[in-house]
Amino acid sequence: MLDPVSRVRRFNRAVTSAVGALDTSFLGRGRPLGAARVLNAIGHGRSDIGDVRDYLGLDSGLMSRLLRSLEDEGLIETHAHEDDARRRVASLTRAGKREFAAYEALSNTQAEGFLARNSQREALLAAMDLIASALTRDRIALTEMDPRSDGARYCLGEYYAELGRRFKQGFDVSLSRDPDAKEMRRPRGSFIVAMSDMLPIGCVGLKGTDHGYAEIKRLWVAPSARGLGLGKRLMDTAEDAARSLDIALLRLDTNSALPEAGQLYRTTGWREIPRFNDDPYPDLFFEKRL
Amino acid sequence: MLDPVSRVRRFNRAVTSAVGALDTSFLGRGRPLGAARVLNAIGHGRSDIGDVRDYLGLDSGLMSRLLRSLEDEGLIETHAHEDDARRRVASLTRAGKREFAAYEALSNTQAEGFLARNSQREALLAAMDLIASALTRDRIALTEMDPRSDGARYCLGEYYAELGRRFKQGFDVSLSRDPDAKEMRRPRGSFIVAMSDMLPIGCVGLKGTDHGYAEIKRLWVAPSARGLGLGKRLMDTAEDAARSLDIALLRLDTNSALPEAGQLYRTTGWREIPRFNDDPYPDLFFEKRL
DNA sequence: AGCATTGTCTGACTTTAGTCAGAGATCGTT
DNA sequence: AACGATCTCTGACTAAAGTCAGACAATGCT
Repeated sequence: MLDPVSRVRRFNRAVTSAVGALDTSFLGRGRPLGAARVLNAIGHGRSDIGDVRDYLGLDSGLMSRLLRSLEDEGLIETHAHEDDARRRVASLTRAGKREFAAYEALSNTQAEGFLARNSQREALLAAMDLIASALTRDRIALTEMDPRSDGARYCLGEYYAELGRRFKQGFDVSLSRDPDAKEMRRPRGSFIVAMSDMLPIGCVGLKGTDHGYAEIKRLWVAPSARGLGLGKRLMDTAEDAARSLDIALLRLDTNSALPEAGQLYRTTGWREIPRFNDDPYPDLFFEKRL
Repeated sequence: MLDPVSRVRRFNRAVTSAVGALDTSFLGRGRPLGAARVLNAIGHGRSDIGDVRDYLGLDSGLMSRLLRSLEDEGLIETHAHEDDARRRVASLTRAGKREFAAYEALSNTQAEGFLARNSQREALLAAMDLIASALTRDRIALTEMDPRSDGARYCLGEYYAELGRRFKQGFDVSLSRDPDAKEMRRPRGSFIVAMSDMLPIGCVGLKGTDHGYAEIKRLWVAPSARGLGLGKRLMDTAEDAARSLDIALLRLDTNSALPEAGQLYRTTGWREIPRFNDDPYPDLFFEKRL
């Protein structure tokens, strides 16, 4: 009754019925679930229908019929893909957008209701993030992004907030040499964000310099995503980016107040070197030749 | 992207696909999902078929056919209910038990796999308990039970263990005047257990005395179920039980090391009174007239 | 004893979901 | 230009799920 497996299974039962309830509320809009799912996938930006098919795991015949039924309802339109006329892309009509918004409202209301019914809001959200990250760990996508994009800015904000908590003396971004976003964009450098189902959960920056090396900066993994090996994946991806930019030498600085980071560097081919900058926060310096 | 509602929805998406994966693995046993669900419900002890029907939300016609198909497979047998021959009860045959065990093994393997894949085992389990309790909060059933039943004994065990942790000097049941189970059974008193999907998550005892009042004892709520107002529901139910037993005056003792409890009593019509027993543990005493 | 109610079952459907083969158009490659 | 590969679509299915009316037996209540 109390062993770990039973607890996981109790959780499964609880969420199964919650998920079922949302499906039922979707059914309330008078359309079979299959068609509703396709409409929502398109609404969420999956316009390429092959993409939708893969995402929902549908047979091509079934998919085609669902598209037809949505078209007959006047909710979507399909066009040939501009680069490849075999492929089709779908888009919502005005009525389709209204209908999609109605589904969104249902989902939002359900989520808000859940939050409103429960008092331990923050604890619940943290628990949900943790579980969602664990469940989607093998679907985490690392993508290069502009450091000024929403996803990147969110990660950086969380990163700075965490530094502030971890360092005894606090952390003030302006004191640190905040690398210009330009230096973390191709062709100078790169910025990589880990997205778990549209939520950014980690990042790393590769910052170009004029000193014959590039720097790894801003490695961060969301608390809810730790223990999944994401730090290593981010670093590997950053190194790949460096290689693709013909960068042969990497350096980074870190602080001994972040022991997990130091541990990661030491076990992945970095070697400690003497201080190479005068930034006040770091007290550990590493280098790696690619 | 980061607002609470989006986080809840991300969680929903993550668990939806996980739940779908379990369904698919169930399908692997060559039986439609509907029939598999009925078999599992019976295996889990829902023998009364009306009960199964309500639990799974099935139409009675559909239910009947699913039972027939399981009977044809030789997995279940049905009999008339012994008190009411209109109702039917189902039980697993030997082959049915084997098949049920196979489904159990699938579920267990899936749960174990999830735990094994992730390092933050305890954090995940705590998160799952929290979410499961929050999701099932309006399906928490408060039922009167014998204080010697499994569910009641489990709650009492957890209750004593928690007292031991909370009290500086520890807690030894034998030192406390442990009320005889008889005094917490009708017609003397009552014992109420809160069950969330077969897991006992709270209890309260109403103990009859010969002094013109009854006592509230052993109020306990599982850590994962706190913040749901369950303490109040348990107390309300105990008061209802008292009224149904024509008890007009209630007393209880508690300890100031349990501030949530004192807070609950004060805000629900209880008033503090002088010590009325010589039990060594309590240092706060309350009374309520019904 | 009579009558409404309850619980289950059967028959006769409809709707959804999913499968499979093949047609027709388009694309990339040679 | 020819060929095989790719993508979507249609037709022709099957299987699963769900709905509804009514039959039938047992029960509770007057």
